[in-house]
Amino acid sequence: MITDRPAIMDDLRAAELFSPLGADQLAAIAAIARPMVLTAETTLFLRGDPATAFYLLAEGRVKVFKLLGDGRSATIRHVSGGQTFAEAALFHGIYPSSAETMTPCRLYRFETQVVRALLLQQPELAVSLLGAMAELLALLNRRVEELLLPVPARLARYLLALDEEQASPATVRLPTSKRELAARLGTVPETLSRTLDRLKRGGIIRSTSDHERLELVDVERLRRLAQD
Amino acid sequence: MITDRPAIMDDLRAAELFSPLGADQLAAIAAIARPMVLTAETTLFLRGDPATAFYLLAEGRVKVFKLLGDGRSATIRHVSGGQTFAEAALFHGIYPSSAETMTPCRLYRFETQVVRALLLQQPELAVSLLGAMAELLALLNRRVEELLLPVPARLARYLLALDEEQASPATVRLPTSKRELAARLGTVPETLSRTLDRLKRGGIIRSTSDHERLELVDVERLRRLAQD
DNA sequence: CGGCTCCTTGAGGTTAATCAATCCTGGTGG
DNA sequence: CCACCAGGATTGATTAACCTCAAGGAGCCG
Repeated sequence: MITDRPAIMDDLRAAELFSPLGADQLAAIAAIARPMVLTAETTLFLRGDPATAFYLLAEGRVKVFKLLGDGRSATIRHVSGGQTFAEAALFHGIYPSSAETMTPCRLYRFETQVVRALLLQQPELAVSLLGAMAELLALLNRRVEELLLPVPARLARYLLALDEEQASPATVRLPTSKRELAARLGTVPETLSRTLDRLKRGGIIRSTSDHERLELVDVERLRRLAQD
Repeated sequence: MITDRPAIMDDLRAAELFSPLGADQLAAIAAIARPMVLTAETTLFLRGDPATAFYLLAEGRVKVFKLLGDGRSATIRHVSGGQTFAEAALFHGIYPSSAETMTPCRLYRFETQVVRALLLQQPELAVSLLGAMAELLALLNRRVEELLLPVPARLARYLLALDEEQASPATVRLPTSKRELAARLGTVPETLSRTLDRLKRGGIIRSTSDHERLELVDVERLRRLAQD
């Protein structure tokens, strides 16, 4: 539930993209940020829409995805708090993907016109943006590589990455529904279910007793699986 | 074997990241690029090292990886010619992964300090780079989307894209060997061969009499194929 | 000619999508 | 409190795609 409304400056400071900036620059950005609050399952933009803005997600979860011809959807990216998305809107006339909220969200909208002017005025901001885009680039590179691997390897990589970013030792909590995770891995729920089952039978992972999380029992074999 | 030494400008122009830039901007970048030639199995940097530079790989192959606790290594990314890596060094204090050459390599090193200074001095360059990265981002987005399609659709898209960028009307010249093309499409030569054959049998494409190029006979059906 | 590389062709096996049925599980109303 | 329902998750059977392995061509150069 989203009830409180933190100050814009706090949200900006908490954003990966803006945190290195000084107070005056933050203020300049705050001046052009347009706060929004959305309910879950709200479409932000569709692939092909004229790209008039990019977004900072302050709170909630957003899914960036492609709608395929047959109605399947392929998730490009899960955005969570403090991350920006659709930055490419700054230079493209058209959104290359669609985006919708998965949960109630609090976010900020940045009009491309206004931002461009600001970038030329404040080069430090442009440099920060470059860094953020480099990060995204690396992420997508990894994604492309992953899609060439068999499903078990993709799942293994996902679990290992999750384990690194979660503090718990060799124990992960899946942050999404199985359906969403399947889309994220470029597969279907049935295959994901079977693959998880195979990992469990193989003694590589195990459900915790409360069925809330997954224990990575044999990290070594999981790593080998992730290689191919 | 690395024998020749092409001009820096050619290497920069051939780089995915820099190719959209203008000549003067390329020159500014060339001025701060530090060329290097390395033998195979040379360590470029280790995870945790202070991030002092990022790199453009002109020729050869580089592996970006994480060293795991037990001495094993998990490859994050294989870098090949024309790609930059460790761009995140621009705004992170520390390398998040290690990197070493897999083959003899020719590459360019960019000191983060120097680059940052240059970008701050020339905001237009920073904005141009942002544009180039946005372009790359869109490209990778498309790549991810494509990999979820069946091989014939990927091939169809490739042919259509090629036709658009080549002047000839509904006739394309494959710019690479079949082997390379197969890799580019995320498949193997055998499947590519069979798929091309099927398109020919279906009357969708045809080899020119000199076997040098492909004629796109039925562009309409090719487009439908590309959808899924 | 032999040896080489690249491409093609063929047979067989594996992976993963599809279609359909069943099983949970949490929520709802009787 | 319980029967029932709806959605997600699982399981099973089938099918299609595509990779692998192996065996030919076809051009090319010594």
